[in-house]
Amino acid sequence: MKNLKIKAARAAKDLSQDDLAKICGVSRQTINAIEKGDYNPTIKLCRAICRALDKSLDELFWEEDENE
Amino acid sequence: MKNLKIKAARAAKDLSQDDLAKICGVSRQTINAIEKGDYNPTIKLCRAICRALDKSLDELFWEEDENE
DNA sequence: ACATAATGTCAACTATATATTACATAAAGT
DNA sequence: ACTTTATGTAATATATAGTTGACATTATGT
Repeated sequence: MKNLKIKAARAAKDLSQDDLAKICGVSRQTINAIEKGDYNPTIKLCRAICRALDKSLDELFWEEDENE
Repeated sequence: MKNLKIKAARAAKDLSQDDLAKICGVSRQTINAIEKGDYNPTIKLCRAICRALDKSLDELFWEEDENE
């Protein structure tokens, strides 16, 4: 499922996918894939994204239903 | 760095590493390695651990300082 | 002392997160 | 219309998360 929470938080900081990628030290494609929702980042990268966007893990990465 | 928070939450539920591993659908060695602290699980596994232990991502997996 | 359960750890394997390069399209500015 | 920036999406390659099997050690129980 798409992660719109990241997209929104990124928009709130006026950062492009590429900006966020550079701050987190990963490639733009990785950020794109995470927002697109078809994968499963490591906790370390999740923390980096949270720090960059001033959000908590629960705010950006919790999901009530693990499937679909 | 060691993750004592998981160890404590697991103890509070009286679960062995093996019990937790089975609930989360991973191997005992994976749980052991995460508690030992020398690696970087995926967010999906983190959520599974949180559900099993009734804790939030922030409670079990946030870290103030990413290094050491 | 013995048995059993829980943990630590290693080696070899498989699955998948992430990188790199590249190209196509969409949005926004001029 | 043109240019630039942002995004979507492949293909191939590499690093590392997670598995499996095995053995040693440390509790805990009797």
